[in-house]
Amino acid sequence: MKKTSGEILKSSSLSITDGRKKILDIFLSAPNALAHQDIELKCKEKFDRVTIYRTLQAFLEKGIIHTIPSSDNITRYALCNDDCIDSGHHHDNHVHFSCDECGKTICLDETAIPSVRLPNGFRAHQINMIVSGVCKSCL
Amino acid sequence: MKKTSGEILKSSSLSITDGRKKILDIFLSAPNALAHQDIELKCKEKFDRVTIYRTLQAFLEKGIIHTIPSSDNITRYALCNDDCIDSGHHHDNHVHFSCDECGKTICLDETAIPSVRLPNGFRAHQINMIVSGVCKSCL
DNA sequence: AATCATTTTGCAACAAAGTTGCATTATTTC
DNA sequence: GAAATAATGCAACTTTGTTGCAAAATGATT
Repeated sequence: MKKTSGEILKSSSLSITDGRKKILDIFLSAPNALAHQDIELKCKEKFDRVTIYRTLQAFLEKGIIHTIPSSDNITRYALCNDDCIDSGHHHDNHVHFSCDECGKTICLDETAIPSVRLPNGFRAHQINMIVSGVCKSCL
Repeated sequence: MKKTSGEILKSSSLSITDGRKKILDIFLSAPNALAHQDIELKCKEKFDRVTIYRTLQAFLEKGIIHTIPSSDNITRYALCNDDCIDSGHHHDNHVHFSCDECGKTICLDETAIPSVRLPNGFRAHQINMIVSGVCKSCL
C-alpha cells in the first residue's frame, strides 16, 4: 500500500512543509526520473530554485530518492522503493533505462543488476547499470 | 602497437594542431579518465577553456574518446581502444570503475559488461556499467 | 492556542560549467 | 606560397549549483 507524501516525510523525520510535500507528490505521480529542471518547471513560480536544491538534498540524505548516473551530465532523481526507505540503507539494485526517443529515464525495478567479476584488487561497493535504447512507449 | 597522437588525428581526418596533439597526448599518457578540469589544469595557460571544450567535442564525434556516466555529475572522458576507433562505431563494452578513495575513474578494459534481460518492450542500444568501490592502488 | 526554539525558505550574491558569435590566426590544399 | 578552409582566443552569455543571512514557517511545550 502506497504512502502519502506526508507519511513519508514523517517517517523520515523531516518537518512537513508545503515545498517538500509538493515536490514529493511530484515524484509520487511521476512515471519517470526527474531532473532538477523538471521539478522547477512543475513548481513554476511556487518555490525558489534554492529550495528545490535543498529539498532534493534532504530527500537524498534520508534515502527517499536516489540519483541516476548519466552520460549527458544531468542529475536525475527517482523515488527509492519502500524497502529502501524502511531499511534505512539503499539497495537500489535495479537497472536504469534511458530512452533515446523520449529522453525519459526510468527505473526497471524488476530488473536486477547482474553480478560481475572484477579484476583482482578491486573491491566493489556499489554497482550502477544504465541501459539506453528505445523504451516500451516509444517502440 | 600504439599510435601517436598525430597518427590518430590523421586517421580521424582531423587537422593536426598543437592543441589537439597536446590534449590527445595527455589522454595517451593518462592512466585514468579525465574531466574537462583535469585537462584544463594540465594545459595551464596554454589553451583557452573553449578550445578544450571544442577539442573534446571533436574527439567524441570521431570516436577517439568516450564519456563515462557518473553520479557526481562530472563528465569524464577516456580513450576508446583502437578497435573502437578503427571500426568507426563504438563498442566500449567494458566496465568502468570509480574509486571512492582516490576519486579516479578507470576503464576495466578486460572486464566485459554481463548481459541483462530487459522487460518486454525495451530495446537496448548501449549498456553502461559503473562500479564504485576501492581500486587496486588504494586497497 | 500562544510562546519559543528550531528549521526552512527566499533573496542576493557568487562560483563553476558549458555555449555561441565573431574576428584573428593557423592549417590544408592546390 | 597563395587561397580556401578550419581552429583558436576572446568576450559575452546561459545554465547549474552553492553559501550566508534575515524573514517566515514549523514543531514542541505549556
